[in-house]
Amino acid sequence: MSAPSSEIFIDLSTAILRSHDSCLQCRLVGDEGVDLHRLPRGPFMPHIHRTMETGLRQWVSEQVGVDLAHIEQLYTFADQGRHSGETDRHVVSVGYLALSRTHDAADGETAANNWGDIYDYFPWEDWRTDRPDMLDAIILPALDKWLKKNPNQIDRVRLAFGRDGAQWDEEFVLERYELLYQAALVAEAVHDGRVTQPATQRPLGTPLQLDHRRILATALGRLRGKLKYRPVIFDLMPPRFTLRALQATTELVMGANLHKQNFRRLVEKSGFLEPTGTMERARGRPAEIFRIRATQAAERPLAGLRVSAGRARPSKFSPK
Amino acid sequence: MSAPSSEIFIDLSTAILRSHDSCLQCRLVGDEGVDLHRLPRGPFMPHIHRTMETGLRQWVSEQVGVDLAHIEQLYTFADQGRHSGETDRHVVSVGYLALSRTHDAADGETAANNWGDIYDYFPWEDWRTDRPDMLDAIILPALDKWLKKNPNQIDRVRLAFGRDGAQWDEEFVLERYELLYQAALVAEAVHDGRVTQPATQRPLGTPLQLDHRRILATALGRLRGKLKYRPVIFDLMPPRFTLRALQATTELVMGANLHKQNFRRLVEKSGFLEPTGTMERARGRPAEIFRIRATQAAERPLAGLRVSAGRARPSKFSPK
DNA sequence: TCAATTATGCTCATTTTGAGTATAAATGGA
DNA sequence: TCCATTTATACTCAAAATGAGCATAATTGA
Repeated sequence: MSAPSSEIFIDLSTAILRSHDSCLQCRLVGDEGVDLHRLPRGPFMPHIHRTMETGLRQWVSEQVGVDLAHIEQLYTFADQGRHSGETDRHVVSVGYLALSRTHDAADGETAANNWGDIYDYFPWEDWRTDRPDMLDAIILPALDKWLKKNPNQIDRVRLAFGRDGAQWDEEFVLERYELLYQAALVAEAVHDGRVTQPATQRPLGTPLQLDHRRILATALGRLRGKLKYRPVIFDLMPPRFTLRALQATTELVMGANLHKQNFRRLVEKSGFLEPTGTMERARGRPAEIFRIRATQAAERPLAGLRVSAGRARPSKFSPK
Repeated sequence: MSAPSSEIFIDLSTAILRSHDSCLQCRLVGDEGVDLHRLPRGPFMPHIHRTMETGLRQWVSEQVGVDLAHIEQLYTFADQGRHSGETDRHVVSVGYLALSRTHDAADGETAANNWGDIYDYFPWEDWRTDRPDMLDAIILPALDKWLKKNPNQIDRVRLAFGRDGAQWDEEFVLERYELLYQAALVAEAVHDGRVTQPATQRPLGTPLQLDHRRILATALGRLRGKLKYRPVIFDLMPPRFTLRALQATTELVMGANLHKQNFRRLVEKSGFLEPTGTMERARGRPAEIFRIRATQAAERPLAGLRVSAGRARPSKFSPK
């Protein structure tokens, strides 16, 4: 208990998500002279910041000026080598997830300093139209090749990517990203000096600075899981919205399509919403506009929506 | 981004749980000359420890010598004032949950340095025999008194303690502990100098050093939640066990009793277990002994047990 | 006016869940 | 030996939840 402890810096990074323009968006910052984007971040300064959340709020408001509806600590990463360039200092990175209802342009927004579609970073996670082609065309074959050199990893691949009878679990976003990182299929593996060459012609998805894509993966996985047992989805919604809009946002987060009538039944039963009496008129039949009922009145105040994408669809790869 | 950052120490503390002697036990360490126990802990030393988990494993093996079946990061706490005595240094505390199958005495075990019953620290969390009397006799009246001075906290109390029609949610262990801390009903509030006197004659539960009871509360809450969707319960079990033993362990963790026949149905359906063919003979009819099936074979490899304590029981306090 | 579009209402078979009852297989004392 | 006691296991049954779909309503735009 007496070994010398070198100076440690704590870095607070926040994945701020919102639902906008039919996309699940993440707020990104572009630094001058750096091609990769990053999350809003800054050091934790203990004599200035009473808690880490205080610090995080300061950096977010200084760098991107976005209102946050929900904040949640995700994970503390401390492994060296994932903070490329910073070899002399010991950086511990605390990742946060924040949800925002903001829909108008915020302080720091410019062309390079803006919101990005989260599925640009994780294209294999978006199953809304269908099982992404890249899974069978690129990812699984490349992982198979990698497994030849790392046969002990087969179970991880099986569980993360739903192979050999295992189901695709939409919550395993981080597990999938970490496998792709280790197999050198994402650009960060090269940045961090794990390998000199990516394992495929074209690395998968858009990379971010440092370990920020890992934090973003953690954020998406956590949000997908939390949706099912806590009413966080409403922190992505404006004050009033139609059921269709709520469903679209849920589908964005889950990366999967839901059955419309059953979703309506689920939400109505939950008691979270109350009708406003007004209607939204668009293409077809007008839709009722709802608002969130005051928590006091809700029966099961903290249940989630238990959304489900329906019975398991067989993968082309699985042996039926 | 240029303000000076003072030296920060990262403390790794681990709540190691096991199921033993019909108790959910936590491994505790007694320091000489200190009356309060603590969790195994030590500083994170970045040039020695490649990751925080490496460091944690070192401290655990040095201080208590217990085999760990599962390790999981819980939360990183950085608020000042919860690390009493350490006012000059900035200590950030990273809490971990570990599960152990160890049943024989480990290295460091002495009379004062041993396993403790987790419900000694959270007596209000154990609903196995019944709703704990102390809730209606002590806790809720004391919180009511505290609410008079802090009326804006009423919703937190309502949700955490299941009042006014809200249900008791067994996962909110941390939320309840934090409320009791803020209301000065636990001894740590006095230690940390928040108040000079506890708000009740006798502070609730057994206190621990520093913020270790908070970490323990986080651990219990997380474990209770995780049980429902990941098969972590098996990491508390020996290699072979009866369904009754599995149920008893689950009940220990959940702090609630389960319906025996339905629990059996649930476990059988899950496909996690396979019979060994041998029987355990004790009081009544012999029970079949099971073992955990290799993950490969399990159908839903990562589902949990979705245990439920049955339909909501009304509290004496709730207005029906 | 009609095709297209979207929202909403409703049905129906299955599955899951909560709560029992019934039966089986052991022990230990009278 | 017999029987009360104990524990495990099997099975039933109603209620609720779930997955899937059909049917109808209320719009817009051509």
